[in-house]
Amino acid sequence: MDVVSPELNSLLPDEIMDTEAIEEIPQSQPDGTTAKPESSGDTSVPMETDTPAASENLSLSSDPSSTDHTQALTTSISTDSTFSISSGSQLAVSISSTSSPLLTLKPVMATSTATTKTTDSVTGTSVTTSGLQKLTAPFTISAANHQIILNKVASAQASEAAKAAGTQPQIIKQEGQKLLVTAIGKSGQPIVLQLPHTGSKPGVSQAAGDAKSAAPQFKVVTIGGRSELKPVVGGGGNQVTTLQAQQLKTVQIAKKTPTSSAAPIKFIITKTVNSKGLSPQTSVSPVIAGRVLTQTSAVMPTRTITLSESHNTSIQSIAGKKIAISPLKTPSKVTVVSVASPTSNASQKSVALPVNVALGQQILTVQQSTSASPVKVATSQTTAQSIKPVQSVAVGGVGSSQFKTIIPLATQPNVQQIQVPGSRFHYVRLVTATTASSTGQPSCPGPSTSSIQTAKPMVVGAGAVRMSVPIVPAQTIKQVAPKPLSSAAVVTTTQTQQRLIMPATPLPQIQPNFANLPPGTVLPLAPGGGNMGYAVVPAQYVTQIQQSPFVTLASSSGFAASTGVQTQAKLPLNGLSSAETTSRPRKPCNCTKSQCLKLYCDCFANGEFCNNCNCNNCFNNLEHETERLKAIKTCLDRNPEAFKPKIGKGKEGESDRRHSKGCNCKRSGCLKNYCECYEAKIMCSSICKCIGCKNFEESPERKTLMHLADAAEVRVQQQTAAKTKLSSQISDLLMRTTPVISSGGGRLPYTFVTKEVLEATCECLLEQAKKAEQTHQPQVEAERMILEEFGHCLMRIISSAGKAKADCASINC
DNA sequence: GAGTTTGAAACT
DNA sequence: CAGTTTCAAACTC
Repeated sequence: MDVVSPELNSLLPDEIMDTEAIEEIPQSQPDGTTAKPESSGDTSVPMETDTPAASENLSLSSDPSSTDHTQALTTSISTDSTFSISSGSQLAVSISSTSSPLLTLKPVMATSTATTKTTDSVTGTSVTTSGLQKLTAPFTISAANHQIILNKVASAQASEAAKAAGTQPQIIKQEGQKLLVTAIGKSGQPIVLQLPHTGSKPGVSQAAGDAKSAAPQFKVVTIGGRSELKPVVGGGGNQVTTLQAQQLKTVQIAKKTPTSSAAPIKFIITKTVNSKGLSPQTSVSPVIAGRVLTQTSAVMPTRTITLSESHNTSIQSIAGKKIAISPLKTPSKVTVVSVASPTSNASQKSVALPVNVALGQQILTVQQSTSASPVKVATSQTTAQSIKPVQSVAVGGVGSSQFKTIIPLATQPNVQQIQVPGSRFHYVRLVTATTASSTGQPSCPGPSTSSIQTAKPMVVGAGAVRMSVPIVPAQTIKQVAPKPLSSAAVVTTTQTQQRLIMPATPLPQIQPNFANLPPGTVLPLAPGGGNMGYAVVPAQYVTQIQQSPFVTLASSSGFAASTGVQTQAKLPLNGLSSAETTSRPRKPCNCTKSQCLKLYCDCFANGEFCNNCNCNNCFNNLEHETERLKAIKTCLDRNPEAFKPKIGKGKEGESDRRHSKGCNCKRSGCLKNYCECYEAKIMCSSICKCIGCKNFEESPERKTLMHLADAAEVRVQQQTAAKTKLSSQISDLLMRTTPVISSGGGRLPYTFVTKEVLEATCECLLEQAKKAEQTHQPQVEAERMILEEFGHCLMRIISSAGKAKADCASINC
């Protein structure tokens, strides 16, 4: 089944993949690991390859038949990843179609044997599919292991069959730094999310430049699966051991097989290179429809993924054809949005499996619902439901990169892949097929009904990063949803109640390469792809939209409603002003003549919609979507790299970041923010054409500036800390002194500091100052005298207060 | 806050 | 591709 049109498919992989780290992979690896692409004839869709030890993968896939197929096929290794997992604990989350939708936390100590089969010699933890399938709990989290396994169990038979077939765990964890989510869908393939060790630091979304940070980690989230998929990951076991290295470099190679009319198959081979000399690992993942997004990054700071249980339900409603996209510039944000297809079989029932992963500010939301699915899910709340689609999400990350989200707008295909490449945007691909019943129904956590209660977003909290995996039947959602939203896809973050509603309407015929697409771009439906369309959604957009609890975008008919995104984003939300609810990572633009549709505009250049900007005649919004798309196309025509990050990640890590084009400074010496290199805090390189450059390593001017900047920063921090401390002390003092008199406690009444007392104190201090002046004391001595006098005054006040208190107590006042 | 400087983007 | 113009941010006063 084709999820994406060949055209789109042909575009995606190359664009998305990080070409910097691409390298052809030998079929046999030094460590003995062999990665082979499936035969070209095989239409199986490899979701993601998961490889190396240090990497963290999350793959979700539903594969009806393939219990025996490894679904984590994509191998990407990045030292920096969106998901960071600290060390080796794993959470196993299993979703069982047969069981109730409720998520349960359950420690899982399964030992792995899967095809992907990695055994972590160090952690010794691995997940086996077969074992997971037997889990009755739909969602299992093993706190002890820090591993989450999402496993959908179709039936005991399936499990058995899979077992007999020698099915492997679809996820393999290594070193506990890996997050893997296997295909959700059919034959009970588990989703494994590996969580960071408890010892890890929470909330670690560190800047790209943080090479010193703890172990770099690689995380891949794969959602999707297909029965045809076959395991690509190289031979078992050896991968894990090598992954111990903290810094890994990922090399990915994508091969395009000739696209067949039906489903082009693409092979992506990723090779992991251990910067520390560890044995590289290679994996090959065939991808159907050639849609593979991979992100590779060099050294990446460790990030922690926290999973916590939340009762908030995140629901995605899909009704529209149009998706509004808005960007977020801040790195490390992942948004996965699945859009249900309006074309649903009425008789069929849908199941929504939203998965939210929040990393600090990053949120990954995956909702999966299907119209026709081979697997039936029996839940207490809902009738038999079938889960059809397999979605894979791969998330890899670069510290400074952004996430771009690609959202399939319609659902024909069962299998979808989502990957987050390491470049500036994170690409997330989701395809969800839902029945009509599930469309347009955002759910509010508040009005939860029994059905909603059944759907529990699972959030395992271990720090700043949170991952929630709510599982809700689509019908349930519908029942709960207070307001139906038509023609809109809603992305909801579980805990924050933030929602992203994306219209799913196909846009004007601009179909640029995905890689070059600026955020907020809605791609037209793929020819022959049914309703399938893609929206490239930069993570920031989610943030922007999430500012509003309910943002409704235009329906398929037009953009009229879409304007609400910006408008509502500025409106007070929940009684809070936009400023209060908005965390704005970037500066507002001040464009006056460009209509914010040229690269002069930072917002536009970053693929963001203008929001809370000071621009005039702004067209960089949904209201002018057509113009915006034209402008984007124009820019891309002029420069296909226009929307790519200018600062590429270095091949060896953050320290090697450099400007993609180099600067052309002539007068600033490259030591002012006019210089893009200096502004990005990187050195000028050989590709710069600057004149009189002083922005190089040994430049004394640069060092001086850096020192000054550091000193200023330290000063600011100190001042801030001092203010905070003082404020805290004052409030603490007030708290302690306030109630005393009436309560008869042991504290002194602040009421003794009356106006008169203050005046008298000031008089004393002034007198002391005069005295010092008259005696020609140096300033330091004068200050000392004044302070001493102040101390005396305080002592007298305290003494008087204490005395008064004693008197008061004696008379029972 | 107004005016100037600067360099990227856009244009020719 | 080079030169010029436009533009908005950075900077100065």
